[in-house]
Amino acid sequence: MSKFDLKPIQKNKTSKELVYDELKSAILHGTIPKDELITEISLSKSFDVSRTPVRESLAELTKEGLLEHEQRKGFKVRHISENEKEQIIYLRKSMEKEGVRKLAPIITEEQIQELDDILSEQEDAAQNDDRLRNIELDQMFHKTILEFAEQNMFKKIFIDLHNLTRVIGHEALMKPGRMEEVIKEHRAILEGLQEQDEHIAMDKLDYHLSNTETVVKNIK
Amino acid sequence: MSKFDLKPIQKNKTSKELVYDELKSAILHGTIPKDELITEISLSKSFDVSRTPVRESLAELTKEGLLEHEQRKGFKVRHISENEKEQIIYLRKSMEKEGVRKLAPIITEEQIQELDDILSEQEDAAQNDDRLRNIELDQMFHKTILEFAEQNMFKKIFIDLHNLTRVIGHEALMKPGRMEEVIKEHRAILEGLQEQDEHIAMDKLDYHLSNTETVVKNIK
DNA sequence: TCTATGTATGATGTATACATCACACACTAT
DNA sequence: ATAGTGTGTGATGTATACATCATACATAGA
Repeated sequence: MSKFDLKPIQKNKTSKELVYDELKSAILHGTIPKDELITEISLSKSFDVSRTPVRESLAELTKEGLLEHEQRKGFKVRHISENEKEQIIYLRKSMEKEGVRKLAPIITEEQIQELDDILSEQEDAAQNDDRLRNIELDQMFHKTILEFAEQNMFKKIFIDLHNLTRVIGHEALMKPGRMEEVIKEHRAILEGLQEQDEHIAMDKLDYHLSNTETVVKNIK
Repeated sequence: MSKFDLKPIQKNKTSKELVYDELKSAILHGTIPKDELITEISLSKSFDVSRTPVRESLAELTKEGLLEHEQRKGFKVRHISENEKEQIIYLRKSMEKEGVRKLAPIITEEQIQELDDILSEQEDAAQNDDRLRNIELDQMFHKTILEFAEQNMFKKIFIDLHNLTRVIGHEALMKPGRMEEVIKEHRAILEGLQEQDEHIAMDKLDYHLSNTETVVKNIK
């Protein structure tokens, strides 16, 4: 079992957590067909729970921007416009550059090691052509930087933004060859941090996210 | 009745909307004592509704960051740390500067007029020493710019961030004299927009938010 | 006295019944 | 045939009963 499990093993999940986790996972993995209508009742039947926990999960995912609701119709996976994609990348650049700027001068050996470990795992995933895992580890890498930089408000917003782009689907986000590029770009950022040079780190981050933007925007 | 009503008159509010609106308003107006414990049951008694709509309102406000929850204890108005205050202002600067940068070259006469109207109302409010209304109009001014700039994702995040700072209380945010300053600073931003000079608009915005930051951070 | 355990209490989690309401579809009167 | 009306259906809104679970406090045994 990997050191970096995104979902901590959670025994005795509540029904709501179960529905929330499964549904979110389905959305992020692109399992749910675009335009498919979801209702409280349909889900409560699928999961064999009452409407209450389903209702709460739907509300939460809607608030996160992963679902959209149409009165008396139901819920759908949210569509992300080009304009929104631009705003997402802009915000990520803004927050994450500030993150590395803060972190570079004070990063510890341990923290460098942990980031390095994530990249190693990412290489494993790339070897196995595991796009899904690669995206999860991509999120983990960026998230961890913000965590080390003690920018937890940024971190929270980042996760939501990253998830929003994931709606697009992992096949599209991690096309052949992109996985390896991402890892290289991550390594470059990490090197900047390791040398405690915030300018390099920020530049490399900017470059990485510009590439991400290109990928994201080339998906209709 | 003013042209700029933040809450559109909403007849036939659902119970949830009623609880949500009232509770949110109480939080933003600083009516709820710090450290006061709120529970589903206590609120459902206060509002004479069942726990269900109360529960949903609490969940939503927690997700927005206005409340925090302690297992088996209850909900409290969220405390905002210094670090978080910095992140809030940083993000606002980042988003709003990008907003005026986008808007300046394409702003219309009508839009300038609408922003001007907001500032007039703000002057009225200042005359009447109405701090509460002033803060609402402050939010309205910034929000409208992002709306005109068609940066709706920024707008959504901005509103949450602005609300977060409001938890601090309107007396503190709009100390004597600050209301007039805010209006002047807003006018300066508007002038930059009017001249379609994005650099001036961005500078004035930066200045305004730096002052805001000083105010916010001088509150313990 | 100290520790362990029982138990009451308060809080949240969940199921379920019923209310409401928008919409689609059928039917009727013109 | 068409406009207007009735009605079923599906979806959400709300109340409420019951389950679960953490905690504090009391109490009994060592």
